[in-house]
Amino acid sequence: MNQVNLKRLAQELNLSIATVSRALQDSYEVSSQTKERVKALAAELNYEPNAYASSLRRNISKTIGVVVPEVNNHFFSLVINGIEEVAHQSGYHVLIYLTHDDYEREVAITQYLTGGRVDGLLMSVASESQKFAHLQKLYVSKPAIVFFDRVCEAIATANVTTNDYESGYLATRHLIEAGCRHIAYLLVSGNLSIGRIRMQGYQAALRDHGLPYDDTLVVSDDGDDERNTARIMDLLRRRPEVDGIFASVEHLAISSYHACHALGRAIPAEVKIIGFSNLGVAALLAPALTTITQPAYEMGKAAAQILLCAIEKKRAISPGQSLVLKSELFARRSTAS
Amino acid sequence: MNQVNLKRLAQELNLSIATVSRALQDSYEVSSQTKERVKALAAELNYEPNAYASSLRRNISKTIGVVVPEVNNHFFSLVINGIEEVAHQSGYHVLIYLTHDDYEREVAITQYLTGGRVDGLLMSVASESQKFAHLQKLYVSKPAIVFFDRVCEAIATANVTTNDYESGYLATRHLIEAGCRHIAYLLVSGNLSIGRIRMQGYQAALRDHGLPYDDTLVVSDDGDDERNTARIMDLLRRRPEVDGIFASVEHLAISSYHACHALGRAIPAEVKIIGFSNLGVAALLAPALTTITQPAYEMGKAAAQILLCAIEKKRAISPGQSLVLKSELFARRSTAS
DNA sequence: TTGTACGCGTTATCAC
DNA sequence: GTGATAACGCGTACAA
Repeated sequence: MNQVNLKRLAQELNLSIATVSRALQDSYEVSSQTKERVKALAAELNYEPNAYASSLRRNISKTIGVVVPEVNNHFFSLVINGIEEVAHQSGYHVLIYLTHDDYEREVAITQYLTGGRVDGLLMSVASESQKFAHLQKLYVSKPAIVFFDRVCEAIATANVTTNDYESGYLATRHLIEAGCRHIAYLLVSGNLSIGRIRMQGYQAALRDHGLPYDDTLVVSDDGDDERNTARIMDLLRRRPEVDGIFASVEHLAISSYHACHALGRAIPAEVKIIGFSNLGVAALLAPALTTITQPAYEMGKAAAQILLCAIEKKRAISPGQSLVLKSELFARRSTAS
Repeated sequence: MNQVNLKRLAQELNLSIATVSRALQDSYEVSSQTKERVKALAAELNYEPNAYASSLRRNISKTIGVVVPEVNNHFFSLVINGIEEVAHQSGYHVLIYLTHDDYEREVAITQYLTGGRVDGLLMSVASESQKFAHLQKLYVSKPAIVFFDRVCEAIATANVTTNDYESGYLATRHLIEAGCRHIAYLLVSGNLSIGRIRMQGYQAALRDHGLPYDDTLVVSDDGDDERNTARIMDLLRRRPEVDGIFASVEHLAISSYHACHALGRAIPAEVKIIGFSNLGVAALLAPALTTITQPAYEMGKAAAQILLCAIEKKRAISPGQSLVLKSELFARRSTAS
């Protein structure tokens, strides 16, 4: 391995470590002549500073952590893309942690992130997490956190979200205007803020249009696609009057398709479906899926910008910096009248 | 912030730093009594070791790097899932870097990865990369590298790939058996090994079935979905006899759908389409897409296992550890006769 | 302009 | 069992 470090460079050049270090940082107090010499040798030997020594010394790691439930998910992978874009521009590295919506796993992750491994954190909380003690602990030791999409309301930091209430309302109204009268709501798992808020929009739209809210038409995610499909089939069999489905998260919309196909219910003739989704091929589905699409990439960029700005300026992040971006409704065949 | 570190713990307990350190590592040469005391206080103060100090001292970071072209891609996100699963089990952290198939970016990334930030690296090379000097430099300073899918043949390490030649052959034969006689091949960008190998399978299948290979039926990726669709439309207009399309990568299959829709060519009646793809909703497309599906999750797990095993045992990785997994062909409506 | 010396927080090697 | 102490590689006050 024979690591090339400052000492090695200094020896070969007959200079002190300090001078070499300064030269490589373009310090103004080094003659341009020695700077050249140093840089030449550094390039020749392919010198790269040891990130750990540097981080330890400066108490800065130029690394941010991203904690998300899944990466194999259109929404989150787009967010990560946005985050990486901004991070890369600013010279930051990105550590990824997946919770798989598991509370224990989230606790473990937040625990070792208190070790100063990252300068800041972007996070979408696991849907199972109802207890926030671990997040509060983390927040105390490392206040540079920005939540996105699945926020933790108990912590006074910036959140980047979308207009979920409004989207829930519009999606439901869209179904009603397409003629639906018995609309099922597919709830994302746990006590998740986004699930609740979208559902409030759903309830408000029903009320405003004189339709009753019926909690037996609400199916909640159980974490497994097969079982979700079975639950939806169950609902459709038990309640044949259901003529509309509002999936508050992408995979539930997909499960709804499978359920309808399995039962031979025609979409959109018998059942109309709308879902939150960042699926790129939504328009190519049979039938094309009507979606509420969140600006995932932009959310990632925005959240990363807030975080990096705070880190660089060493300023605390305040709830006042929160951002609410707009989702967009793309009407397609799955809700055609 | 008031970081809690070993010194702080030692002071409060009237112990030496060394003892505290040993106690926290469950060293056998510490009385169980003091161990208890130390651990209790550590828990109370929410002590977490500083990862950078530890890494610096031990020359081990418990971190692996993953370099991929994109994360917003079903194949790579599944691979990352597999990697993260294995890494997490072994207590490793995962740094993600995206090249966006850009050579410059890959060079920059490999450059700072020589800085000892990671203990090992999993990599799928950027499609634009025709020069391997940067990878060889990296390999010299850090031999723990495993390539997956998009390998760099110039480097003598383990590769985890799929049976691309065979898959290319089978996909083409599948189209021929479905009645196709003029089969276009959509090539993934650059001089990528996988593109070439899959294409060799394509050519062999044509030959074995008495069909001529015609390089004007080969369209190569140009990095932008819109332009790819335009190129495919162009081909279909110029060569109306084309009755089959073999997309060597997912997004080209999607572009083929768009192209056919735009031109009003019926799939599969007029044009049959098969593509490499990990799209979860392939079966829900209009029409359902016939796919060659790589075991992406397993590839990620396998590659990570090879890497971590080598790291833990401090053994070099040899080409002999390479793995070739099998892809699977799922015949669906898009290639029905 | 350059060199000396210390400390970042840990771990490991000595002593006692 | 426990305590000093010396590294790991780097950055920076302070000297020269």
